[in-house]
Amino acid sequence: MAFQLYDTASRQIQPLVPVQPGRVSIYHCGLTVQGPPHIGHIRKEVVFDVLRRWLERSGFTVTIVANVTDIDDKILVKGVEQGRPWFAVAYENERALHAAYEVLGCIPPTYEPRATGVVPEMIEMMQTLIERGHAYAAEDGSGDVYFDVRSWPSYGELSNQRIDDMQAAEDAPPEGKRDARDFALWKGHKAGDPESASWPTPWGRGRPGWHLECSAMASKFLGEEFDIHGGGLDLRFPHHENELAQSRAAGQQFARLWMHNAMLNLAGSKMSKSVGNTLLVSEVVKRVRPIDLRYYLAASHYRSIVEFSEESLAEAATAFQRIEGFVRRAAELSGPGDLGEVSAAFAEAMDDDLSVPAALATLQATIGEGNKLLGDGDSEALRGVLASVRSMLDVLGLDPLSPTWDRGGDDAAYAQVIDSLVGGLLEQRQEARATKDFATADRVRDQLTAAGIEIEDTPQGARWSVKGDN
RNA sequence: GGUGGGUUGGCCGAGAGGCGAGGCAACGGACUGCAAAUCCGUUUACACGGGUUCAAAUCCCGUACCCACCUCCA
Repeated sequence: MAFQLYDTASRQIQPLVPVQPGRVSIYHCGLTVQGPPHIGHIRKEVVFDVLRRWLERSGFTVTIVANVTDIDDKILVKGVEQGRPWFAVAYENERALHAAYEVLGCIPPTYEPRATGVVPEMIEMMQTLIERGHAYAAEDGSGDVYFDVRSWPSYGELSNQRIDDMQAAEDAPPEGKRDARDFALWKGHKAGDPESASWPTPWGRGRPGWHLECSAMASKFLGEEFDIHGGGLDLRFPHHENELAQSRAAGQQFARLWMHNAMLNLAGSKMSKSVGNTLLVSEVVKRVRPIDLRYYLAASHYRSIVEFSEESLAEAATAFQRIEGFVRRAAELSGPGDLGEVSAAFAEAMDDDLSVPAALATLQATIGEGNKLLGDGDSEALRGVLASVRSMLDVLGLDPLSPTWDRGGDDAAYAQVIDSLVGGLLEQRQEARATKDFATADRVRDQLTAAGIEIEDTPQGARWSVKGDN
């Protein structure tokens, strides 16, 4: 089966037919950097990271562009609140986003342009839209530039809405709009806004509206037609609808497929800064291992809502640790080896709209086989199974042996010291067991357990691990 | 009011006309000095009411509830 994906625009599963054979171009909406990322934001990064890894594994050369929208109303407000330049706020949060990518093992995008870096391209695009009769400078002299939705008959095609059915935005001031649904391509400079947040245009000084930056970046970095446009489902309207309208109205083909990931809910509603029910990535990884968090985010289907709970997160960690336990024990017996081939069932599941849950079911079956070989001590056959398991995990960004998860610093040195100390105790325990002095043997084990170290007896002798860490 | 998605066993989570995905938990067995880990086995399902069909969790109609979007949002 060739790779196919649920396309939001046609509301159907569609085959991926790349513009250029062998290459896949993907644009997905990054963040408006008004705050540090929460785990809902990073769910989206994990989803697109898995997509990228799978396409690359399938032999495609993938170019992936994600924007950083580094100017908007809220960033300006925060700058004022915090008594520092708006760009300091944006930059700090951009760095927090990068830290979150890294801690969860997401490969950075190929290019990650900033909205403020494509202002000339946005101006050109507005000129094109005005020439073609799809945009206009506000008649009130505000310097705003609007897209004229009534001039574009297919407006609403992405979210399957008709303009006349749309609820008129309550908070939309009439301003200089011809229609209440017209959206701002560009916002004229207002008294009180910092000078640094404005750029010269043929219509006066001003700053980008939301939406236009993505159209400008997508065509600049991927061309006028590209393969997949993605983002969170909450961006489908108005953001993606507006991007599609302005790019098509400017004469571009734009995205072939639209891929939207479902939300991560907390306490019944979408995790969102405005609701205040957020869990920051930087906080969660203090109490949950990043690889366990990644498994939690990656394990459910990308189009299913994930209802966050501590219980389901803990359960995901347990499930992953079973997988990881196999990998570590197998690697101890037969060596880590190299990545192998994924199973045919795994490939079929991933090709079918990125069906990670089905892919994980086949992975579990492979691990079951591997555990039997481990019990038999068949290190030769085990090597092949381990290579396959690691390769499947690698597609999900979850190979426990990947250097991604090495926690640098002094860890390696400490591990040697601990191994030597624990090794001595295990020898004592083994001597006691040999003379059937089980009271002493158990006392040693209890002592280690109390220190957070788990002991497993295997045919190759005792192995130890830090609790919850395999 | 409009648009899209959902409701599956104690829990998480797939599937989309016939064959009980998978995981976690529980219980039984094997292994073990005892454990742990692992393996084998067992148990509990498709929101509700109609309909179509030889056959429905799956298709159709209706009802209830939930989520998202229509306003800043991954």
